[in-house]
Amino acid sequence: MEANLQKASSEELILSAAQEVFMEKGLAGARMQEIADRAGMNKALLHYYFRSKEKLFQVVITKAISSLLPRLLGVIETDLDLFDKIRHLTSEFIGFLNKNSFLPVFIVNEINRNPQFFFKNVVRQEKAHLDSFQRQVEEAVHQGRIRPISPDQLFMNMMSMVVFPFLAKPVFKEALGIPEEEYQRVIDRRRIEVADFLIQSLRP
Amino acid sequence: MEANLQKASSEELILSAAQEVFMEKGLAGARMQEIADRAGMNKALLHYYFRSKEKLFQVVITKAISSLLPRLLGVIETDLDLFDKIRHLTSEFIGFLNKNSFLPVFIVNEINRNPQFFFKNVVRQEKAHLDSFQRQVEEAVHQGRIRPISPDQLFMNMMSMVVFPFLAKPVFKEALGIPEEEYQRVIDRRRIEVADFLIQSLRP
DNA sequence: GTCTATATTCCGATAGAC
DNA sequence: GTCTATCGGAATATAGAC
Repeated sequence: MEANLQKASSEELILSAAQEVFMEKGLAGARMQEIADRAGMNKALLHYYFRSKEKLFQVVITKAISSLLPRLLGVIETDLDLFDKIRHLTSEFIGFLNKNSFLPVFIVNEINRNPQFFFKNVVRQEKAHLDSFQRQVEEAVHQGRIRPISPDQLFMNMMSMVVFPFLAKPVFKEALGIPEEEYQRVIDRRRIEVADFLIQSLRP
Repeated sequence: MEANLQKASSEELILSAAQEVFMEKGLAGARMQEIADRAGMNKALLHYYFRSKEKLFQVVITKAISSLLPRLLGVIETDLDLFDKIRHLTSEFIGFLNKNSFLPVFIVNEINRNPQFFFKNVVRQEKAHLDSFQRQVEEAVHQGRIRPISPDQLFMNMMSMVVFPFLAKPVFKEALGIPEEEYQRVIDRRRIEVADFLIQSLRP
């Protein structure tokens, strides 16, 4: 309560500046000097708070991932009907990414550079939640409510349609020949359209 | 003919080593020393052939993109039926990426770091081909052969489902709890399943 | 905790012999 | 064309005053 009213501490300033720079430039491309500048303080302070660039990066990326994951799992573990769950998941997720549109590039990039890191710190215990989604799909198939489909493939399709437009934004914008604001609108329409597209495909 | 029998020239050795390293580490993360090592020669030679790291990178990325694009546009400009075109496109594309699975991460990454570069060198004149695909979709909607859908959204969905599983491979592997070879099989099944999924969704 | 100044490491690039 | 040796700059990291 009280803490929220204080202006941000140096540590917080560094972290948010670091997140910006790392997301734009990646680990190797980021400069401690630039982070310091954006945080409005001296380079040496970064080392005072976080020993090294590597350590700072680790903190930033861990925070980024844990801002993303719980949000999804929260929706997955509700006891909604399959179609409603799909609608909530896609809409929530796209809405969130729209406010953090650098996150996907950042995560994809670093996850591919250093795969083992993530699965030490994140994921792992979250797999159970995913399994429950898979079972829900299988059940719906069994009841004939949706056409036969592999839960894995459905999951991949859903995630792909949600995340990829953020990764490929510059390409799509150019390919479709539309400016920034228009692309924003196209993306925003996807909060509904992706779920529609999925559900249409699932008709028996 | 004859040239193919020669062993690779230094220039070719550098280029293929450079592609490897740039794809794994990105522009900023790559080291000229490592490229030289993998090419089995001295660092100074890289500068002899390609003045600078930047120049070398430019050659590599231009080659990479032009290995990808014509393949897609070739399929788009055939006069196949819409569904057949979708089947060909997805299958071709996934098959190609399966043999160049680092390419998507590389391109997404660098395209976001430096968007303007690409649209100077690539794309641009290719937009016409895409427009013809868009028109074909609109026509099919008009004829009632498929349900009403925005061509843009369909195009994004198709590309997303094709490319994203390569970008998110480490995550999907972990999330689905399957080993490398199994993931290969899942991807390979997608050469058919993605088209099926799309076409199912398009039913009127 | 925060700064200035400096040490240290790393890496792209060049010079010059062969 | 290819190598060894080295330069010069940039960036991370530390020392030490305040």
